[in-house]
Amino acid sequence: MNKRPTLADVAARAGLSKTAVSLVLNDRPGSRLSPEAVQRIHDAARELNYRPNPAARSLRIGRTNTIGFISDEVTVTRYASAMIRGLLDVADEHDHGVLIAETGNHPKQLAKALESMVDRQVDGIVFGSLTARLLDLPELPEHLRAVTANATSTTAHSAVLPSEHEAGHRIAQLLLDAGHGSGIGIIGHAPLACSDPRISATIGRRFAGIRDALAEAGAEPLAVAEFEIWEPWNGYDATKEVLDSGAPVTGLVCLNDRVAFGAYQALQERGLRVPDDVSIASFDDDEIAAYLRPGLTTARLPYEEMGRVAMSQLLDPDAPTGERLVPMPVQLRDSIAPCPADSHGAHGFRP
Amino acid sequence: MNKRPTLADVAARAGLSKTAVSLVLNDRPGSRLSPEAVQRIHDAARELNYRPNPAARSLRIGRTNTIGFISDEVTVTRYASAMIRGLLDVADEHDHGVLIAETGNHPKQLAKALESMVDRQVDGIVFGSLTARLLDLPELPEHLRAVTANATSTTAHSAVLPSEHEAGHRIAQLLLDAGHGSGIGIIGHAPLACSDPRISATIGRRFAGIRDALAEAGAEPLAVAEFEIWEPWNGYDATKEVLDSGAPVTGLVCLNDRVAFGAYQALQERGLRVPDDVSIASFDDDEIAAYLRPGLTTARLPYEEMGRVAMSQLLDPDAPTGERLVPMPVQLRDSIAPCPADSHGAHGFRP
DNA sequence: TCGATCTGCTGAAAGCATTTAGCATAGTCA
DNA sequence: TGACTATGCTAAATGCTTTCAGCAGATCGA
Repeated sequence: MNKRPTLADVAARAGLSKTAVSLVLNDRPGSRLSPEAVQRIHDAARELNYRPNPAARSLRIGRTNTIGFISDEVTVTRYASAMIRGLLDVADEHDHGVLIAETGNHPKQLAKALESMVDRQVDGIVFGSLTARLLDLPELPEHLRAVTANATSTTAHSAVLPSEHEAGHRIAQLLLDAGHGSGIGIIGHAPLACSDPRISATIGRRFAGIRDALAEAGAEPLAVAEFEIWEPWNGYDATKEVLDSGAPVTGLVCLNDRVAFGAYQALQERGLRVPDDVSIASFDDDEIAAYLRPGLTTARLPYEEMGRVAMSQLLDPDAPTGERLVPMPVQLRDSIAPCPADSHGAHGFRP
Repeated sequence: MNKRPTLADVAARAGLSKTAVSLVLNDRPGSRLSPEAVQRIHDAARELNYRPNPAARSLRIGRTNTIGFISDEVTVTRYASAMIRGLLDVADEHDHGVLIAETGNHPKQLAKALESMVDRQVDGIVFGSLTARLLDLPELPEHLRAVTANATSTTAHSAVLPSEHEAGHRIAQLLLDAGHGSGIGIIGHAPLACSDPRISATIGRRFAGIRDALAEAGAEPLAVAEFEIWEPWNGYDATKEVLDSGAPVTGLVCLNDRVAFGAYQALQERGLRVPDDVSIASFDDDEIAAYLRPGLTTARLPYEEMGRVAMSQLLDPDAPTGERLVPMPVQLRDSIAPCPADSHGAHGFRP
């Protein structure tokens, strides 16, 4: 019965033309309507609770006030979905909606998602990725603005990435400041990932940041455990190997929190305590970082902020474009302690 | 230059009317066009790569092939965002798009999100929740179909919930089967949450399932630690209290994985080993359940499946409506062992 | 042979907001 | 006074698809 009021209804109620109503409600600059007319129109619109039909508007003006978000997988860590929150926040501020699609890393799915977005005439697309890497995107239609979030690509206009070099530097500096300069181990260097941007566009920078901080302090890592897949069990194994090697480590830089979790387990089995015997710092600020005992000091991957920045680049006409680096804030917890005086070789590395 | 082809372009190329093209491409039953005409139209559409303009179509038929997803917070656990994947999967199968909005639990945000969805003329709405609870939803427009996922409400047409009673029963049964009948402790009973559906609509069922399994086996819990907020530190404290009380527990049912994580930490500090000294089972299948050593046996909250079911209820004309219970599959890992023969009071409860 | 029915197809309206072009009226300047 | 501009407002076209109503011509039944 009661269908939505249209522009014509408002016009009828205000006793003016549709043109007048449209001009007033969109407050077009050139229009010169009397203050009374403007008032009547606003009143009528409010009384009828008029809201423009977006389909009709899109049809006319060719824009939809909708942004598409296409990501590989949002479901793998909770922080990746924080990216959605960042996107939504900014989109909401600009009165835009967000349409989502997931590709599960299949190029065919990507093409399909993209086609669906183009069909639906979104005004722009954010391509998100769980891990910061080079995405192979198909050619985009001329007019469509695109930004990658936590990713780069050859075709998108702008890219938003975490500031990994800085984060690596700061995390290493924390251990150096605590006096661990001569006892630092690195758990999780990944040469393959460093060299292939399709695996990671930023891990190399993270590692370089760590190296640079050490080099500036005149230090060198005592041990570097290399492995490509950063899960707790790998961190566990690698940490055991480092301890078994006899290297007198007092501080570990773990390349992510899951690896650090494995390191905690390995240290515990060896009877070493965090941070009294060994300090640990890490990256990601995953869920578990706060759950560990003691809490893990880690540099956060700023998914939410990357989402915000990416969406701003699409919607904010004067947002800077190109590659944007978003800082990775360090979450200070309790996993770093000053290096014990007798750090060199004092505690047992054997079972 | 090259704008999208329209229906008129296809009609011109096929040498037929727009009406004919529309009828053929939507294969309307009543239309009786010659096979040649049908072929010519299909050819023309393919050659021009014609895709209908969704705005024009929505304007005409009043539907948008779009479903809205409004949730309180998708960003808190990774599994909650699995719900999005389930939704997207099914929506995709039905060629529908998904618009998302988040409310952060503010009623004002909820009203705004809902208004935005209604404005955009979505065909239906899924209201998702991180925790299974009663949502206070505003009155919905007559024609708008709505389903709650991992939630209930007084206004939505259908609700999808995890099958908590069954899960509680099965988890308890696992410990009973391993012979822990006389040594079971429950960590995390939450009377407040059980009684207030706005906090939880299902925790009561979970607990009832546990109780029922014990009762059927003629057992009673040796200890029940009550606390409302299920974080690792609370599980840690509660487990210590239970151990300190002297109750000879050999099996713990933790009410979620984070609590179980705290229990692991407490047991470890007391020198008790999982599962040799104490078996543990839990709920959620959170990220950490697989990371713990030994792996935690737990009943998964089926977020993805709930998303699938919820979207099916909206899009599938013959999906059953009303309250749908989705099974919670048990992830068997290594945290349960047969009860040691000397289970009663044999291991130390003191520091 | 005439009317009815079927076949194959089309014109035009409808759905709603935006925008161009332009119409009266009143005021301004020379 | 006459030409011109400014003011306040509107009719009609436009964007693209769907759909109602209906038109010729062929076929059929009586």
